[in-house]
Amino acid sequence: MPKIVDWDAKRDEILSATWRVIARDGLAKATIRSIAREASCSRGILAHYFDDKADILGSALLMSHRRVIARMDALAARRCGLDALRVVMLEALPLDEQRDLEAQIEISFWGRALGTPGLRDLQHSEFDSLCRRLRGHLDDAARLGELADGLDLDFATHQLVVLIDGLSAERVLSPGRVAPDRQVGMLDHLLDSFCCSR
Amino acid sequence: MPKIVDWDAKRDEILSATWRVIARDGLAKATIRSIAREASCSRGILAHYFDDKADILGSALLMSHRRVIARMDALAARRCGLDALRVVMLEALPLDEQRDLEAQIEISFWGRALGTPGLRDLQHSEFDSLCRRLRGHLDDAARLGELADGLDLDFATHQLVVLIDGLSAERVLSPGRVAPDRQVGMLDHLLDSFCCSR
Amino acid sequence: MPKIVDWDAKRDEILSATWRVIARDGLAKATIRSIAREASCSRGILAHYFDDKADILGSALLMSHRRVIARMDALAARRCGLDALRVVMLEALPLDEQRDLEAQIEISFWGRALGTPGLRDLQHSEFDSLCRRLRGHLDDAARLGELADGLDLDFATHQLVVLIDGLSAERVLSPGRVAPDRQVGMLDHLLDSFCCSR
Amino acid sequence: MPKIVDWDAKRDEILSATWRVIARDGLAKATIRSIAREASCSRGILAHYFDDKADILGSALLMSHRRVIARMDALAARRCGLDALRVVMLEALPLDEQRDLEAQIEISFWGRALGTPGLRDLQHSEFDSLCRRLRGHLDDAARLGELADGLDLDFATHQLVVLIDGLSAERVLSPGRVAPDRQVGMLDHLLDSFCCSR
DNA sequence: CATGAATGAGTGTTCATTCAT
DNA sequence: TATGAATGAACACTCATTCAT
Repeated sequence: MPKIVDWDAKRDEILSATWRVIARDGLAKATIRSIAREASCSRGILAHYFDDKADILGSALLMSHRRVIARMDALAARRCGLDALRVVMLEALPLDEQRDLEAQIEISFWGRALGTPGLRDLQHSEFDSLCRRLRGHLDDAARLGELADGLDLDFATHQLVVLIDGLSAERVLSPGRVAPDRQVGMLDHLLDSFCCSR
Repeated sequence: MPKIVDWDAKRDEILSATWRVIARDGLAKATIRSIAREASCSRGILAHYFDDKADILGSALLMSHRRVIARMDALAARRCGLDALRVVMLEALPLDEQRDLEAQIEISFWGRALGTPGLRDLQHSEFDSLCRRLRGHLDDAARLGELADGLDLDFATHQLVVLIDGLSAERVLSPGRVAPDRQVGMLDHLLDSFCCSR
Repeated sequence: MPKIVDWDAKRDEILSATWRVIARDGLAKATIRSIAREASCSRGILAHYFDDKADILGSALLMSHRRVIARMDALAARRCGLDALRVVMLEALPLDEQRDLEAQIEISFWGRALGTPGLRDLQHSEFDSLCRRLRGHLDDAARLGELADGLDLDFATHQLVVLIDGLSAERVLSPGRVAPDRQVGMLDHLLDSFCCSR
Repeated sequence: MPKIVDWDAKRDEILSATWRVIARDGLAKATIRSIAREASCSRGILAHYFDDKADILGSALLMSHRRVIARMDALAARRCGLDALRVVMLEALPLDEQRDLEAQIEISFWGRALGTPGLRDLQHSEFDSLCRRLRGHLDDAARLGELADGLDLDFATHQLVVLIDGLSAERVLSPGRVAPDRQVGMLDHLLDSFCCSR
């Protein structure tokens, strides 16, 4: 048991090093060597904790997602309806350094996924999971009567997802152009358009 | 007299081959070798027409942009205001196979740009250029009185860009989820929100 | 425990292989591949022990110098004055197969150094070191009263160096023309000219 | 006939460009491309005037030698004995920029010759020719009674050659250390040692 | 005569992976 | 469990050469 803890801790340590390398040098420079150097361990040790390089990179992406999801769960726990949806969306947007980093990693993997079936599948299922969560909150809001009559929930979910991806991409590629309050402004603008009063 | 070769045609041929490789296998697999194989020429010939690999990839990206811009110019020539804006936006969205390909290439380069300053600069300037074009059409529409009073044109421009990037990303990563009419629906929804009546 | 390897021994082994290639085929043919083949190891292993090719070649040159210097130190230890100078000079001349090899390597690097600043600096410092050593022995001889009054020690040092370089070059380029006893004859002729009686 | 003149002129022009490249960047960087660029002509043209790269480099070396020999012939024409020998030797030493350049080229080829039999043979014959010339002047001087009785002419010739090679090497590798008057001083010191009075 | 397109071998280097210790 | 030596393939790039025009 204690062994397991150490094992997971070591894995997380390696994956964090992987993050730092990707964010600093790009995914193309994230080699086994550079990751081992960043994690201050030998190259061989990586083979103990991971099957191969694809496993490391995929696990790094999953770890990033799990962290986001954990934060979403924590924040949405005591909220419901649009309120919950809003905090979840705020957690999905690159509003601080930590989430900038996550967005960088995410977008780095987008291009890689195009030529890597395994990675592509992984991204699909992760993406579905996010969509279902957002849709769930929208359903909840509809039940609470917070949404305008006749609002197309599929369409609205799609709008949320497109907002996340679009803002993440722009924030990563042109950080200066997408200040946090602009992101929040866009989110609130969209959420307002969902509400009854409009 | 030396053999006369249509330099630009040969360059375009190689760049098209580069596109096909990127779209099929991903940017990471777009090596000099695979590009030469796809273009059915020797590896050395690529050095005749391009400085190095970065030149090939950067030129491929620029060629993609130039084609999009040319189509936009042709379509917007006889239109003005929101009408022009709409056809330009339609040209920027991945609505058919050709534009799916362009979106794939674009997004493949996003991740690469993070670790490649030269590519990043190139993308910045291209991105600025698109923003200015969209803003120009919005200004035009405002002059024509097509827009709602008090509409924040900066914000609106930003919404358009985020829509393009978000839809492109989602289309590339999950083609089945983003049918063309859904894209057009989102675009028109946004353009409607710009208009006076709303 | 990892496989324990005598790092220095392996390096020396590779450098010796480098020597053999340079002496047999010339510096231009001393490629990573030919060196690896001569050392009976893979190309990749060279990257373990050396930074790059320049590091290999530079280290090979330094190793050659260090061996000569070690022999000089050993021989000059119990001698002084002209006696020490003579054994040191004899060690610097290509009088046997081993020193022929050293001279070949040295002269191969001369041409290369002209277009390689790093190599040039290395040669300069090595050259200075030899000059200082020769001058030190001359000073010693002067203190012992072995030298002619009014002998210009700078000039004499220079004569010694020119003799070494000239004989080395000729020996390498036309081995048959410069038999060992001819070299010793020239050295003794020069040393005689330093002595009081003349 | 006039064609021939142009042909030789073009060859000389290319060879001069070759010199400049070797002197500036080193023999290793003297590629067909860089030579063509320096001579401001296409790469193909080099194949018209020369068989291949080895022919260009070999011809460049020969041209250098021919120029030196032409100068020696001109200067020695009206002189004899030690006087002629001295001007010939002065022409062989790197006493000005032009001859520095010649020495650089010469020494660049030394290393290359070790692994290139054809070049080696060429250097041998050129070297023999220089030795015979020097020996001829010594014979002449002996006939004139300018030399010390019992002077070993073989040995003396050798001393002259070693002086040229040693000074050339040192001048090229450490230009600052070998000022022209030091070279002349060494030459005169050696010639003095040949004379009767000593 | 001269051009430059085209080729393919060869370069140094980086990399993921395997394996004996 | 952990190390790092070792491998060989793949990489971008340079080069000398050939040949049709």
